[in-house]
Order: sequence, then structure tokens, then C-alpha cells
Amino acid sequence: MKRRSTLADIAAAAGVSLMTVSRAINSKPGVSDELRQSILALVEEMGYRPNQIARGLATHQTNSVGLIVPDNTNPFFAQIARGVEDGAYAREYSVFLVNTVENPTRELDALGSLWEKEVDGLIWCSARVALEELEFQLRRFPAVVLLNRELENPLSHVMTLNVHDVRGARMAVSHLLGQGCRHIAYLNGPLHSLSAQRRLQGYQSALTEAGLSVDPLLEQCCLPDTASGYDATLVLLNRRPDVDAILAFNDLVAVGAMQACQALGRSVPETVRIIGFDDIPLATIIEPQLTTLHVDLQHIGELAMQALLDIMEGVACPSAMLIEPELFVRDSA
Amino acid sequence: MKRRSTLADIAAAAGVSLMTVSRAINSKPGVSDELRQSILALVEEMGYRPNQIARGLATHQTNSVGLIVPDNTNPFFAQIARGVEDGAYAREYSVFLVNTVENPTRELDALGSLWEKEVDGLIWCSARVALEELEFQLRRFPAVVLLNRELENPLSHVMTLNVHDVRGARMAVSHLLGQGCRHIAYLNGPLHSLSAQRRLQGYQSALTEAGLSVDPLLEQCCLPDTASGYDATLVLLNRRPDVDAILAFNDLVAVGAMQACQALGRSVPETVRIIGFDDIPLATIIEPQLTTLHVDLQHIGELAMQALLDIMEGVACPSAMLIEPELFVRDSA
DNA sequence: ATAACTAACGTTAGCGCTAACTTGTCCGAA
DNA sequence: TTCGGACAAGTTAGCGCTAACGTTAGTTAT
Repeated sequence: MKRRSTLADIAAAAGVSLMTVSRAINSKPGVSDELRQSILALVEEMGYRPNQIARGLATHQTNSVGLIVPDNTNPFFAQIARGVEDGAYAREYSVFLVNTVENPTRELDALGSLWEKEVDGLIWCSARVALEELEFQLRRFPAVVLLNRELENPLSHVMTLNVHDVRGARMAVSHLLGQGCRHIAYLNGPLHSLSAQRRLQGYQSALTEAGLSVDPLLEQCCLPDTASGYDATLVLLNRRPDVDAILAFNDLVAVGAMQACQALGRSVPETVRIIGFDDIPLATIIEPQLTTLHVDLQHIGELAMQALLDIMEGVACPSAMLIEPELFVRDSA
Repeated sequence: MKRRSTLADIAAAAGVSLMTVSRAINSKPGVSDELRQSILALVEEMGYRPNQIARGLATHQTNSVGLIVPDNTNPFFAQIARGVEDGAYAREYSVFLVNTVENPTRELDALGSLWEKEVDGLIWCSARVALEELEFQLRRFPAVVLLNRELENPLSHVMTLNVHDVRGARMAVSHLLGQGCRHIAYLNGPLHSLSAQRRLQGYQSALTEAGLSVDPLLEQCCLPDTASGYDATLVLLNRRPDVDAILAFNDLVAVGAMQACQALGRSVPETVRIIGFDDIPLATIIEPQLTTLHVDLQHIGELAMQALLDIMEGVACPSAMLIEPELFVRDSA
């Protein structure tokens, strides 16, 4: 690996000062067009690329952002990450990806490490830290977009971006009610998850408004993956065999529920209707195809990155965004 | 966002010189235990964290690595990325994630940007650039692990990590032959993909060794996703209705094939047996569960990171690693 | 012709840290 | 007593870049 050429090398080769090269490279005024061209030619020829570390030290701008997700393997976050990365690429930013694995210690480590690296901004999904810690962390970064978490007192350099879970869950329940279901169960996600709480709330309020009672026996918690959805469904259907519809916390859980129904000989959608949440690619792959609340996750990622850049550049920007999910009716309900 | 405290702040507060604080923080000799303790206490109290940008400029080490993948949304790469990130976290490195989207321009941009950021190492999946360009790029980085690409002349700072595709494909074909199949088709991935070529080679050689002829009409190319697998299977089965088994380039394609068979009323595995490759989580979710060549992708990611660190630290390290896939026989074959 | 500008460059200092040298102090050996 | 060595510090220079001035020459206004 041969030594990188530096501004000084270019300056020497061109017979000008460092600053002239710097100005030429950064398209700043103070260099004649002719000279600029010949410097850029030299830059090309010598394969020079500015050292972003040195530039970062001088300007306190690193052109990099951090992205914290629970698990990049989960299609939900994979799609978001993809959107974020696309948005970053378009604006010549780089993305540090960090998984928290639902582990608060690792989450704090991630934040510390991103802060040490002086990222210009942070996209933080499903923050699990306590409120006080959250506010402390937010204060450390120049710009933050919080996904899947709300903030009662807005901060000028922070935007929250949430899916309208309450409305989504209500739409799902309405749809099931419209199909004649009267024993609608809800497979909830982890209780610490904000979206789980909101979806539960939407589920319950929709039932109440329809004049149905909320029955705790129809609610079952599980981890947000297929295997847990399967197990939880077995428990649920054993407890309440009269269930005629299941709203699942997300698509992975819904798929687990579908498999459990099949294992129990209960056909979907004939005897049990199932609705998921998120519309991950899997939803259209399984049979029957999953009716679910569609959210354009990749677009959310791009929106998040866009908003982050706006904050960083001081562009006016809402303090919160709410994304409306859309019910995609397919075969499972 | 209040100003970060610097070494100088700590030094002033402790009444010692910069270097003493630096030594204390970096566990270097030259500081008495007593003083070290009191400095560390101050560091804690003042919330000091070393500025990695400044440190990077001084030491030419950034404690960050680059990870280039075609698409982090693809479960194959998502798993690998997860392994890489886990390995990096364990050693206090950060990971820049970049998608190439199978776009050579974006791939080069990614390399340039990572180089500008002075990453200490690079994990590069499925490099699509031409040989000459590849060698040029490899020379620019201090350490590289190449996934899914080979190198005829090994470089001391580069390791290649490949799945033994040829053997995997042969195992699959052997299994199908053992089940009595005689018209085994192969849904190949993109021709530019090295693993596609190798799997094709394994497929053909296994047929030849079994005394069967290689029939180009049994080979069909497609993109490595479910939709393309579906379309390709329709084309294939239309052309050769006598096909009794399909080896797919990967699991996504296999799932597409399975759906196409179902759409055509051809039951799996009774009339068509299907084998995939990679064993992504989806393989056990769909019905019938997919027989596939299992590869522990997350572990590969960890291995890659481990090897990269070894190279960076000058630890002896093989110039190539070959991972053996394992046939997981499930329901589809 | 002279002051007042301005475009096109150069010089200096410093971002926060570390490598490498220098200084000072204490202690034991000759 | 003196000297050398070991240890615990401090001092200096520099990583590669940019912000903020300085300088020079050419141009315009009066």
C-alpha cells in the first residue's frame, strides 16, 4: 500500500500553495478557472483523494452518520437501513451500522462509539433506554432522527418518525369486524416496544367502539419473530378455541400464527383470518398471501435520512412525522 | 450540544500535562497508578471520550472497517453483515455499510468513499469490478477480505473467503439422483456471479459423472430473487415439462420455483423436487420446507471480520478459506 | 495620479491527539 | 560521594486539512 498523496504533494507538483489546491478541490472562489483546471487534472493524475479524517478534524464535520437498529437481519430494519443508505449515498454521506441486539448495554456502547467518531447525525431505531438517558444521549449529537419512539418535549435538533400504529390496528380490526369476525385476538409484541403498546391500544379501542368487550384472554404477548408467533398462537388457540381472527404484531408473528393454524388443522382464512403488520417481502411469498398493514419501509429510511440532513443543514423541519399505514387486503383475511 | 471536553481540559483539571492524560487513558506505562486512577476518575466525571477523528489523524488508525454488499436487504447479505458487525463490536470496531445495488459505478464510489475515510480494513462481497480494477483497489487498502471472489495471485494483505459451491451443487445433484430424478434442471443466477458459475460447474460435473448428458435446455438463468425464480420456472417447465427436479441458484429462486410449480399444479416434492442454496430463514418458513445447502452465513461474517483483524494486526492468516456447505434435507426434496 | 477596491493567490495557526524526545527525581552500586 | 539507570513526568513537533487573515497586482473612480 503506497503512501497516499496529500494536498502538499499536489501543491508542490502544481507549484502553488496548499490553500490554492484546497480551494480548487472544494470549488471555492479565489482560484482562476485556468489554474483550477490544471490542478484538478493533477489531482486526477496523481489519484489524490482528500483525507476525510484530516478534514473532519479541521472542520468538525465527518460526512458520516450513525444508524442504530435492533437487528439488521430483521427484514423490517433491513429495509429501513437500505433506505437510509440510499439517501446517504445520494448526498455523499457514509453510514455506520450498529446492531443493539435488544441489549441496552450494547446500545449505550454503540452511542458512545458513534459519538467518539463524531458522526454528523444519528438515526436511532426503537431506542430502549430510559427517558433520562435518552435525553442525555440526544443532547450529545448534533442531529438525530428517532424512529419508533416519541418525545413529549420536542428538541430543535431531533425529529421523531413513527408509524401511526393506533390507526393501523384499528383499520385491521375494522376490516375483520366487517368480515363478520367477533372473536378477534391480538398477538402483541414485546411490552417494552412502543409500537406494541400503540397497536394494542388501537386494537382495544376499535373493539370498544364496535360495542365489543376487551377480553384479556384474547391478548397474547410474544417476541417479534416467527417461532414465537407460532408458540403464542398454540397457547392462544388452546385457551380460546373460538377465536376467528388474529391480528399479529408484525408479519413475522403473523406467519408463525399461520403455521400454527395449519398445524392445528384450522384453515386460513376460512376458520381463522390473519392480519399482519409492516408488509415485509415475506408477506407475498407465503401461502396464503398475507393481508397486512403496508408501510413503505425503505421510503421511511429515505425520509429519515432526508430529515436528518435537513436538521444538519439547519433547514426547517417538522419535529415529528407520522406515517400512515395502508391495509393491503390479500388472501389471509 | 455543549462542547466536548478534550484531553487539554482533563489535563488542566488534573494539573498535569496532556501526555500524562493520554498515557493514562491508553493504559501506557509512564504514569503512577495513583495518578492514573485520579485521572480516570476525572475522565469519568467530565464525560470525556477520546476524539477518534483526531486520534485517527495522529495514528492513521480509525478503528473502522468498510463492508460492501450488493444489497443489505437480501437475507444472504443481511446475515453476513450481522456476523461482521458482531465481530466488529467485540473488538471495538465500527462498520461502514455500503450497498452497491449491483451497480459498478456505485461500487467504485463506495470504495473511493471508504478510502477517503481511511478505514483500517475492508470486507468486500461479490466484487463485480474487472480484474485490473480489483487489483488496483486491493492495493489501496491496508487489509481486505474478499467474499465470493477468488484471486489467482494471492496478496499478503488480502484473504478470500468462498463457499465451496462446486461441491454444494454436486451434493444436491447426487441427492436428487439418489431419489430417482433423471431430468434435473438448474436455475442459475446471474452469469457475472462467480458462485453462479461455480454452482453450474458442480451441477454439470455431477450429471456427467453419473453418465447423464448435460442439456442446455435444462439450464435457465435468472436474477437471484423470488419473482425472477418464478418467471424462470414457468419458462423452464414450459420448455421441458419432463423436468422432475430443480436445483436453484439460491433459496429465493427456489421459493419462486416452488410457487411456479404450485401455480402449474405440479406438486412439490411429488412431481418436482426442489433444492435451494444458502439456507436463509425463509427456507423453514415456507411450506413445504425447503431442502437446501446450508451455510452458516452469520458465522461467515464473523470469520471474515476475524480474519480481517488478523491481517490488520499482522497475525499469520491463510490466503484463502473455503466453507463447506451442508445438505439440509427437508420436505422439498 | 492617488485612494479604494477586488480577484487571486500565500501564510499562519490550529483542530485533538500521539510519537519521540527531553527533563527531573530518586535510588542503589562503585 | 558520584555516577548511571529506572521511572515519572513534561515538551515539541506533526498527522492533513481548513478558517481566517495577509499580500500582491491589476482595475476603477475621482
